[in-house]
Amino acid sequence: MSVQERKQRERAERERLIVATAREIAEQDGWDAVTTRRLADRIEYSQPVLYGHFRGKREIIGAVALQGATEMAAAVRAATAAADGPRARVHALARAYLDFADRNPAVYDAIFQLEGGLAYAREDTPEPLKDAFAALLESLGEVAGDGVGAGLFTEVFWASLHGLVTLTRAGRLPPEHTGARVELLVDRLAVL
Amino acid sequence: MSVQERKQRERAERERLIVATAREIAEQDGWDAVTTRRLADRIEYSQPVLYGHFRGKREIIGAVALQGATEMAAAVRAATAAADGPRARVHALARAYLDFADRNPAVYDAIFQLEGGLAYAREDTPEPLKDAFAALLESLGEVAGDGVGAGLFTEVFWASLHGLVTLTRAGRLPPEHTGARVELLVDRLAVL
DNA sequence: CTCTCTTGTCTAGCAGTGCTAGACTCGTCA
DNA sequence: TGACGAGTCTAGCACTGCTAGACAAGAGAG
Repeated sequence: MSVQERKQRERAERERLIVATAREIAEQDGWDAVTTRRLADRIEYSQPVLYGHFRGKREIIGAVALQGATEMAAAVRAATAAADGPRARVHALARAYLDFADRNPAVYDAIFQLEGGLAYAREDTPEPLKDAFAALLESLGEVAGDGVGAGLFTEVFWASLHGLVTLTRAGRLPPEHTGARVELLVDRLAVL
Repeated sequence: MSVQERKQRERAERERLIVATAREIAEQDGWDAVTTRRLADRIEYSQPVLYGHFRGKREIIGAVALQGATEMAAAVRAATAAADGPRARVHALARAYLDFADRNPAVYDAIFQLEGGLAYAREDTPEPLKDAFAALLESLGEVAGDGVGAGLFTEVFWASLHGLVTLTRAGRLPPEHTGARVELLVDRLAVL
């Protein structure tokens, strides 16, 4: 029994190592640099070991996405909890969101852009993803305004933030006026 | 003289063929399916011929992006020209934008997501890209509201639309309520 | 304590990728 | 008609994700 338990522990530990290493490489040199060979090299195992834990590269991206979603939810909640009043909360949320994207570009991509084999916006959506959306909804729901559903409003606000993030990082928008853009977004979208 | 001219004509014709074929494959099976081998096969030339026209795959994506930007600007202008009043124009613009993205997903990606080796938001930005932004600005500038620059407002509105497009297409947002989301966006952002 | 058998890991390889060096062919011009 | 140069191709490099099959090490049975 104990032998099996030890093996399970080691296996789980190695899985964490794979995910952490993939994230590390991606954050350092981009997801294109996360090749199965390089990843295997770094964890000091051969390639096939990766496939004993994940079906393929996609699932590894998915695992990073789940981990990231949890962190993002926590970051957003921490920021909004420290703010007084709806307006300050929405501001704090927006800044926390952009900040997270800025500090963890690869993780952000894993969550919102890349194909990680995860189900989104459905019943069988993994809990971390649901919770990340919930974290946004908690603060945004209270400024949706009359006759507008909290869910719908959250989706729109979120999409706007996401647009700013992606266009800026893809070089389509100059990063200079991000602050002013967020300001405008909050002022116009949120009903206070 | 005439011989050289003919060669130049043939060369330009082939370049058009490359771009059109790349776009075709991308629109049919996604950009990942646009491999230099497949592309070369389709145009009935060998791979190296592609490199006589473009530095690499990136530049081909860039060429498709430029072509697409021109079309998009035209689509937006056609839609807004047919609308009466600022509010109707903004609505028409938003719908035209989403419609273009929906009908030409691969081209949309080439313009706004993929690395095509193009300069954005700078002096040396290719004319088609500048003009696409200008097409947005023409209609959006008039609803920016007091004290808000037309450029800034256009950027924010555009980013919001872009967020909706990308999140929806990446499966992060269910496509059902797109109409309501756009409605909300226009109502809140535009000052009428 | 030895033997078997499962479990886990590795080596080596497949089919595909973007891109390029060097051979070769063909049309153009003297 | 012959030489030259432009244009094109074949073949190959180093890389990708992924996997079959060989192999070794460790657990459990006798």
